[in-house]
Amino acid sequence: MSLMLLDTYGLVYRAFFALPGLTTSKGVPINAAYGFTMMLNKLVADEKPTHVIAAFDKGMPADRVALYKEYKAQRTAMPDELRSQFGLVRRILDAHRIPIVEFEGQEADDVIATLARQAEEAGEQTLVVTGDLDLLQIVDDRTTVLTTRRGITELGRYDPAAVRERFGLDPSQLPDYRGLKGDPSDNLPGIPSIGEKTATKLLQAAGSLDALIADPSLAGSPKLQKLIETYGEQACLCRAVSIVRRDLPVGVDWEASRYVAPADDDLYALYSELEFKSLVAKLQAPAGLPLLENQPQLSGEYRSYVASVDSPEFVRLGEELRALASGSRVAFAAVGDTLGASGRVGTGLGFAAGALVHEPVREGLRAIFDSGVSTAAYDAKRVVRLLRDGGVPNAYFADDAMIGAHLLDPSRGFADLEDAAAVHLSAGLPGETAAHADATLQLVEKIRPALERRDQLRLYADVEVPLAPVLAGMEAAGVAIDPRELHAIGRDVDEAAARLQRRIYDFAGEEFNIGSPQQLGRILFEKLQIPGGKKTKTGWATGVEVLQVLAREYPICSLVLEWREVTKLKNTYVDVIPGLVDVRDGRLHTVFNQTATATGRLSSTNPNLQNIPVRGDLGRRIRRAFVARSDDHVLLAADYSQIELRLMAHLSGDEAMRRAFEERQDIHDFTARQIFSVPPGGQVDANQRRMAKSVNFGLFYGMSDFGLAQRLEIGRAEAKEITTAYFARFPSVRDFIDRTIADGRRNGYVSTILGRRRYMPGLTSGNYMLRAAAEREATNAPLQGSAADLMKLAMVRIDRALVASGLDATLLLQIHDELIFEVSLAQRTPVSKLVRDHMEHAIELSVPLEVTLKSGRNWYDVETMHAEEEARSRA
DNA sequence: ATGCACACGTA
DNA sequence: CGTACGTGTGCATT
Repeated sequence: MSLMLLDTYGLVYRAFFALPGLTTSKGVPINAAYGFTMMLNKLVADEKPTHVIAAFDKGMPADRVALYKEYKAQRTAMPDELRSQFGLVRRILDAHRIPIVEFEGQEADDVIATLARQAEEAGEQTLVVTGDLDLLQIVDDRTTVLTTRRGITELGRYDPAAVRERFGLDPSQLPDYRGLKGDPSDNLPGIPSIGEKTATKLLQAAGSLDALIADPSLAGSPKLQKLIETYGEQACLCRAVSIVRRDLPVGVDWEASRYVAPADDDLYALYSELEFKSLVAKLQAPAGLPLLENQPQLSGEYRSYVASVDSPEFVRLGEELRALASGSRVAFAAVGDTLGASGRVGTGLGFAAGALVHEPVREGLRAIFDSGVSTAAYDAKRVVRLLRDGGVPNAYFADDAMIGAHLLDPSRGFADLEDAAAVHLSAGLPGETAAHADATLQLVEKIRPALERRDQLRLYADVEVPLAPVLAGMEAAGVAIDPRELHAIGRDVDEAAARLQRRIYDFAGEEFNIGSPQQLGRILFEKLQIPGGKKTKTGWATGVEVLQVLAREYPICSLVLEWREVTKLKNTYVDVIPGLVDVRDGRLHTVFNQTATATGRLSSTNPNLQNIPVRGDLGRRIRRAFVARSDDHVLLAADYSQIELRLMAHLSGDEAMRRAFEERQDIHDFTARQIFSVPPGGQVDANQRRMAKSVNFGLFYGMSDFGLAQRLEIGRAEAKEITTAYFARFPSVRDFIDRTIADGRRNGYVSTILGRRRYMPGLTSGNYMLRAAAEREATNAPLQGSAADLMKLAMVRIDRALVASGLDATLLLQIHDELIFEVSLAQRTPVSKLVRDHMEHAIELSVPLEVTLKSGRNWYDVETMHAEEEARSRA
């Protein structure tokens, strides 16, 4: 026989935290029970045990508490939503006819260890499935332990060799190991300052805790020896608590634990009651009972083709793909480097993206897109890139389930399909990529009507989904990097860092880690006794605002600030970018994430090209390394000027602000005139303009008087005067902010010009801090989000127009309100005009939109040199 | 190894 | 006690 023993509590606990807070339609929490059922199904399918037993804890572990009364004393109480699910788990085990074994006053570990020993003595193989590592001590030739890892389906498998590899110790040494190092989760102290590393070293040297106590000199250093002499007894106690009992007087009727896969009828009622929809869908409905309505059926026929099969197979794959083109809708999904395609529920194909080297496969795929059939994907950008790389340039998608899911709730990330399936289909996913494509179709069927009900179909179908292939093109294009420039900056930066470091050590009178806020705080405010230190939760505050004030009087502070600037530059950009440049084309290919932000903006990673320095002279030099592809090309930057304020003027309808933009006035200057009552013909001084600018910015961040006062370093009363004057001059702006927050509270969400929503539950919170934060977010989201709407729409149109025009111009980057293109020098003017037109007229507002165009042979020149180009393109 | 706090770059 | 991000470090933890 092969026996499987489940540490039920640990597995359920794990499932609870791994899955989102799923409930039935009546609100009964089921996530842990559902996750446990998924684990159980996978375990019996993969491991095919002949016998299965579920062990439970029962009562307090009397023996351990007697040994050590603080045992698990630190544990926080189990959440009610979890506690309530153990009853469900028992019913599920019951339905599977898996016996439950528990023993009053013992933990499941001891029950499992005892049963494993009994099986072992009978010469049987045992597999233990548990949520923690304590049971690894019973691993031997006949007993293997599986432990949960990330998520609910990944497991680590430990046989004696795996234990030795992971810990450098035999399984039998593990209680000694835990006795030495302790375990905070069970409130076991172990020996202070002995952690994993030292515990391993000691046991490798001495063999056991007992040997170590008998002869502490085995420990090596005098310090360790002393620790063992002092705390040896405590370690022994911890070890005693850690050793599992293998001699409990439990007996099982082995025959009753024989596992027979339950009949569908036995599971149907329970799974239906618990609304395990994806699992119910796999069951044969008992006679006389209808299937639940509208249930997804991830249960069709799937075929996988792997890259190693011979070419007749690819011909067949190509034919099958071609057949999909005659359906009504085809979905694609990518998992790792495999692609799945599914025509309708029940027919799915999976194949390695490498299969695209075979012409029949490419032809089959092209036929799908040529046929005009409606196509869907989960993460269309990724699929488009895979297909284009594989010689299928005509890929397009009418639907992207990832984008749809994100639009329905932008506060969620939806990193992978599993996430979306869990939320929208209440279903887990089978392993095959083909089934993923199938799930994608079902997601689209759910998501489209939901978007339609919210009136977001245009935003989805005309902006977001068409944007995905544009982003795919931008990522694939990348931006050219001049490595020599990067090296030159690197040398300077290295030198500067070393020089600054030496001078800081001189001032400090010792060497320390400048990058550690803790150590830095101690040096500045304790050793050097610099006054004016402020405390944070964890120690001294060493942020810029603090150091900047002190820099005037204490040179070490300004040196630290310089050091930070320089090392940040070095670590984040100069040292990192060369490694990210693709050696095949010498270009840097960032990744744009379309479903990362709550407001509708894009984000960029690997590297983040949306935060390349521009303000500092040193930082801005990095931009010299971003160059146009050749001498006859330039980088062209097009940025919206004051887009958020223009949107504020439009959305609020404020007449004064609207007129200022209409008359093409400098908006900060104009604002200063209004709030400081500068007479016509009078001059606005630089300070007034600076203050007005802060007010304008603060406005769309939802800033308070207090915040403005702090920002401008003025009194609160004065700040209050300024905002009062501001809202007296721009009354509709006040109304707009108030209305936005009130609408948000009533509807539960705020929205943008194209109907993008952000859900704002915090607006009704009783907690002042939470509510105030939500109000600021609610104020900002329509402005930031509408700006994102405009830019995205412009990008889609520009991409189309450039293709249609045949101009030599490639969109490379988007930095929120700015686009960077690589254009041929000869066509700079027509491209500029095209770009400007589409950006300025993306959506007609009640105020004009203004776009500034600049160009240069590298990104630094674009930012520093000024554009005569502008006047030319306007003419 | 993974997660948190802090710091700091951008719009 | 202004919004939205991503990434680096140090440090304390699974």
